[in-house]
Amino acid sequence: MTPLIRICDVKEYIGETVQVRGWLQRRTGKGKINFLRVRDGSGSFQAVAFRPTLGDDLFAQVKSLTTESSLLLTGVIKADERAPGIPGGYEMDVCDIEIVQIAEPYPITPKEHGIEFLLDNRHLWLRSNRQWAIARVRTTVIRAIRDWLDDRGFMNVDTPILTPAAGEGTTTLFEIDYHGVPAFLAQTGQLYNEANIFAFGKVYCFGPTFRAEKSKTRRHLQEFWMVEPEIAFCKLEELLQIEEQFVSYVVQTTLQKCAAELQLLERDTGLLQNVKPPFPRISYDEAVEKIHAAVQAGVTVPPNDEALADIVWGEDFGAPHETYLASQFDRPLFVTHYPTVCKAFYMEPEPGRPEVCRSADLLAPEGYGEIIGGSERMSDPDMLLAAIEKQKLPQEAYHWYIELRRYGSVPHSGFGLGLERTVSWLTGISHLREAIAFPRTLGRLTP
RNA sequence: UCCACCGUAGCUCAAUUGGCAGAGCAACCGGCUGUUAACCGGUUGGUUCCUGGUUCGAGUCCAGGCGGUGGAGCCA
Repeated sequence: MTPLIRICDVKEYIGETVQVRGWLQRRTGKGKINFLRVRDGSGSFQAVAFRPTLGDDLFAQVKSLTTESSLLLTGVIKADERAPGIPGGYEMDVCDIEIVQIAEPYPITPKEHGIEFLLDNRHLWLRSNRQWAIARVRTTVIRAIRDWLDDRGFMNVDTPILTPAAGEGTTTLFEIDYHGVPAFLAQTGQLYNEANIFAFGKVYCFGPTFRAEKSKTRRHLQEFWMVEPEIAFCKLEELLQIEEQFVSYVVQTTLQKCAAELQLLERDTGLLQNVKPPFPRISYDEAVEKIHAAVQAGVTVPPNDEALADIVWGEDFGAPHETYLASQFDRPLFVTHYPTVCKAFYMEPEPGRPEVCRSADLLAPEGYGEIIGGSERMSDPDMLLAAIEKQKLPQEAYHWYIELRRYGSVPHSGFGLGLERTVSWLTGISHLREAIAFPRTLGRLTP
């Protein structure tokens, strides 16, 4: 019986007759010989169809194959430096071929395509090498995230997607009809995580979150995935140590397991090699000073090389500010102690400085922006109630959340890491819509 | 919500001052034993986003609309 193999394992079968099932990516021919670039999901290789070997009938069938035709190939594996593929350098001398389907003319060609066309054809675009590599990095990142948390006693407790009230009260939510009652798609699982830590100590949720913001930038999706760890008995300083260990593990694991994918994506991994603890930490105050100095010096910021705008203390950073700050360091940068006014209501104020809170954002290098937002949470019930009243949030909706602080309240902290932003950074892609199989962007719900 | 740009063959684009609707690729037919986006010869392929206007004549100019892309704000 001829063994069925996956193309990623091809090097283990040199000299053997094997079978491969897959799709034809590209066919080139030269008289009596045809080169079939075939992929099977695990990788791609070149199958060589030679007329004297196959006979006239089979060879005629090979010549009828169109791009994306599905087929079963039987042949002998051999090493050949000229053979392209993932991994390259191996090819099959085809001795038999069974056509499953001749594909209709395939819309995506090796030529360039515009982004509108590619997004309209996302269901087909996913088959391309580049999208394959990005998706492989994504699944590796997800696995690394779960491994690191699971191995350190974090319990995975998922939080509801259908929720009755705003998580943070600021950003726009998708409203749905919950049997006649208004409900919202979750923009965070954090508040529920805070309930869960009192039962389980260290938890995380990992799922899709939804933001109905009218954001049309390369850093925004309407639906994106976020992992949110939350830790009891944890203050800000300890949180930052957890974050830098966590992010470093994810980055180094991806570098190790996805070397071929990153090479295919032409990612310069030099900067990623640096991503090891400790990460630099600066306060919001220091960040504002750096920005003032940069504005004085006339600094411009990629990608458009526009002059950096000045900032007034108390304002949140714009994307160019984050890009500038992160560019001053060789690894991800913590910016801590943001003004209370530009952060969510539940963050613990800094003792003696109530105008700033015990928050920390992690800014990725190379302009990829904020990949983590985290903070120490307010642990005093009365202080929390006052914060909710001050922001004029509906008190009743937060009744249970406040109550958590009445039964054995402890200092606790947590953060949320945006999956697509992390994958974008690691793969070096310019727009995070390619970091998810079916992106939901403003004005695009299909396919 | 605001600002900018774009819409011509299946795809990527061109079309001079407003004057015959074009090319490359894809598809189809033929040729070639080492192709890497092969190459060579041939064939096919159009609601120029929509509606209205100006004009002898509109892909081109004007008005309105629709769709898309990029960015700002906000955020991960």
